[in-house]
Amino acid sequence: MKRSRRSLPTLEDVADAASVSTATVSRCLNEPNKVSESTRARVMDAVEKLRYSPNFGARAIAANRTGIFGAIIPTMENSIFARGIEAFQKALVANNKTMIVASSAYDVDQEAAQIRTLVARGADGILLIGTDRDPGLYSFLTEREIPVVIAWAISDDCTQSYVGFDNVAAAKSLAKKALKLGHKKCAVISARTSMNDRARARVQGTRQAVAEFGLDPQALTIVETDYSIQCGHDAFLGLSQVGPAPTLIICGNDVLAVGAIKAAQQIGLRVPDDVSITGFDDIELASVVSPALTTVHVPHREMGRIAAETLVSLTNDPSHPIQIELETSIVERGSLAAPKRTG
Amino acid sequence: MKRSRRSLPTLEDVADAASVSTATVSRCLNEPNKVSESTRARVMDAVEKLRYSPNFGARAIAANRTGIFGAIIPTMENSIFARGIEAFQKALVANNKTMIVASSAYDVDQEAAQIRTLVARGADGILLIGTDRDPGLYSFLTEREIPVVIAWAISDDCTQSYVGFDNVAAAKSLAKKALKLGHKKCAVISARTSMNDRARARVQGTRQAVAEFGLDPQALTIVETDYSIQCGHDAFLGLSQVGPAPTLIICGNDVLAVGAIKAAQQIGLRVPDDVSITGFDDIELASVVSPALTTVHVPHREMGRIAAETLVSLTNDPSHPIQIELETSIVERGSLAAPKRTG
DNA sequence: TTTTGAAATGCAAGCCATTACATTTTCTCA
DNA sequence: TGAGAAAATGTAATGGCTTGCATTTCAAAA
Repeated sequence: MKRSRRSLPTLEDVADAASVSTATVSRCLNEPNKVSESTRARVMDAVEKLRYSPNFGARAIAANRTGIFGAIIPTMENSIFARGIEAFQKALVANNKTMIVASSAYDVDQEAAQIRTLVARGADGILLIGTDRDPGLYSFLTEREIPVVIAWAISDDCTQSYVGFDNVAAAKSLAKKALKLGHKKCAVISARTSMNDRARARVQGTRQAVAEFGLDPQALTIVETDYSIQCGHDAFLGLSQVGPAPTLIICGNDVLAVGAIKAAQQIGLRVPDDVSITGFDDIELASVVSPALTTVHVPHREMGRIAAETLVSLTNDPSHPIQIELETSIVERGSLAAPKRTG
Repeated sequence: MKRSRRSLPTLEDVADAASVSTATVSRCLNEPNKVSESTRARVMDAVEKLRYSPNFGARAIAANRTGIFGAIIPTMENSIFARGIEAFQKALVANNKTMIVASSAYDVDQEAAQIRTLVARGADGILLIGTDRDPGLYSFLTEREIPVVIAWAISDDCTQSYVGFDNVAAAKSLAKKALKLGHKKCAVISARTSMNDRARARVQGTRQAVAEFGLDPQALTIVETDYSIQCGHDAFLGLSQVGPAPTLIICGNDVLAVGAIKAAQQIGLRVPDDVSITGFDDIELASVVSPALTTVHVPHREMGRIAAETLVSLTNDPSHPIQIELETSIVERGSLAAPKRTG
C-alpha cells in the first residue's frame, strides 16, 4: 500500500526512445531476424541506454511459464535429501531453470499446502518425494498441466513419472545380508510409517527377509519414531529395556542408526560385538560415526540430476510418463558383524 | 506458443460463483481480515469448489511483487547452512512467502549469475552469505529496489542490512580458550580465504589470540583447503608431515575439523591426548564424531528466522537498513584438552 | 429515529509484454 | 512504371489480478 512503485523502464519507454512501437521492440528482443538491421540497432541502443530488463510478471503471463520448478522435501535439516536436491538444482540451472524448495516436515497437510503454494508461485513442474498423498493433489496438478516427478521411490501407477529405487528390495537385501551372519534376535527402528511409503517399504522388505530366514515376522519388534538422532537414541534405549536384547538392530535410515549407535555405546554395549546396527541412505553421517555404518547406498546425486532432466523434458512433452528405477547397493562398514554372544 | 491454454478458473469465475466482486475475492485471498466472515466463507467455498488457484503472472504484474525470496548459499551439501536455511524458509512460509535457493559453490561469478537469475525470476528480496562480492551487484539490486540481507557475518557498511555474528571475535575467543590450556605449537586449517570474508575473519581472530598469548602470529601455520571432510583429512596429514607436530589444530569449520579428527586417528594419534582439534559452526556432525568437537556454536536457526523477518520487513519499508548482531558461544566437548606431551 | 463513522464491498484503472491482424514500405520483375 | 509479393512496422486486444477511490451497509451513539 505505501509501497513505492518501481519506475523501471518498460517496453514502451524503449519504444519511445527508439521511435518505434512496442511490438517492434518486443520482436527485437525475441525474434531479432524479423526486424531490419537499422531499426534493431536503434532499439538495442535504447535498451542499453535505459538499462531495460523485461518485467518478469508480464513475461510470465504472456508466455504462461516461469522457468521455476518446485521441490518439496520432508525436511532440509538432516542431510538425507541435501545431496539429491543439490544435484537437482544444479541440473536445473544447467537448463536455465530455477528451483524453489519447500519442506513439509513429514506432514501430508503441510505438503498439500506447499504444493498449492508452489503452483501459485508459478512452478512449471514439481518434484515430490515418495507416493503417499491425497490423490486429489494429482488431479489438481494434472488439471493445470503441471508435470510431477516422484523421487526416492517407485510407483505402481503407470501414469506417474518417477526417478527412484525399490525400497522394499533394498531393505530386504540388506536384512538378508545381516541375517546370513547368524543373527536370531533382531529389531527394527523405523521412521513413522503412516503416510510414508518409503518407511513402510523398508519395514516390509525387512519383514520379508526375516520370513525367508525362518524367523517369525510377527515376532519382529518394530519401533516407530520421529526423524532425529535423538529419537534413534531413545528408541534404542527403549528396545534394550524389554525382553531379550536383540543382536541386530535394523534402522530405517542412517539418522536413526547413528542415534542407536550412540545409545548402545552410552549403555556400555560394543558395536558390532554386542549389537550390530544397520542404516539406510548412506548419508555423510554414516561414514563419520564410529563404527561407520553398514547401510544401503542410495544414488542421491544421480537421482536428483535425472529427476531434473525428467521434469524439464516433461514440460516439453507431457504425453508420456517417464519412469526410471535406479540401483542401490550395500556399503559394508564396521557396524555389522556376526553375533558374538548367544542372543 | 503451441502450448495449449486450458481455461482454468479465474478470479472472475470465483467472484461470480460467490456473487461478489473480483476485488472482494482478491481481498479474501490476500487480506482476509478486511472481509466479513460470512462473505469470506462464501468465497472460500467457491474457491474450493472451482479448485481455483491464482495465476502467478497476473498476480506478479498487478501487485509488482511475487512473494518469492531468494537465498544464495555457498553450498547445500554439507549441513552448514541447512539449519539456517530451513529456519529461513519456515519463517518465510509463516509470512506467506516462498523461498528460492541457489548455491554458488563458493564461486563469486556463479553467485553473481545466480543473483541476476533470482532477479529475473522476480525475487522480492535476497539473502546472501557474507560480504565479499562485486560492489556492482549491490547497485544492480538497489536500482531495482530489491532488499538484501547479509547473513553469517556482520558488515562495516552502515547502509547494509545484516543478521550475523562477529566471526573475528568468536574465533578469537575459542582460540584463547584453547591457548589458555597451555598449547604452544598450533596450526590452522581454514577454508579458502579468497573472497570469503568469514574464513578470513576466523583466521584473523585466531591470529589475534595467538599474538595475545605471546606467540609469533607469523609463525602460525595456516593451511587453506576446500570444503569437505576429505579435504580436512588431507590437510591434517599434510600438516603432520612438516616440522614439529602441533598439539592444537584450529579448524575454520566443523567439516574440516571432522576430517582432521579422522586423519589424526588414522595415523594413530589420540584426540585430544596427542592433538586437540577445534571446529566452528556447531553443526550436527560436531556431536556425532568421536570425540565430539569443541566448537563455536552459531545460532543458525535464530539467524535464519530473523533474516527472513528482516527481509520481509525491508520489503515493506526499505528506508532504513536493519543490522542485527547475534551472540555465539563456545561448546566444550571432547576434542580439546591441555597438551599431554611437550610440543 | 436519526446521525455518523467505521467496516465491507464494488468499480474500474492500471500493470507490461505478446501477438494476431492491419497497414505501410520496399522490392521484384514483367 | 506499376502490380503484386514480401518485408517491416504499427495498432490494439489480451491475459488475470491488485488496489485507490467511491459507494453501500451496519451498528452504536445521540
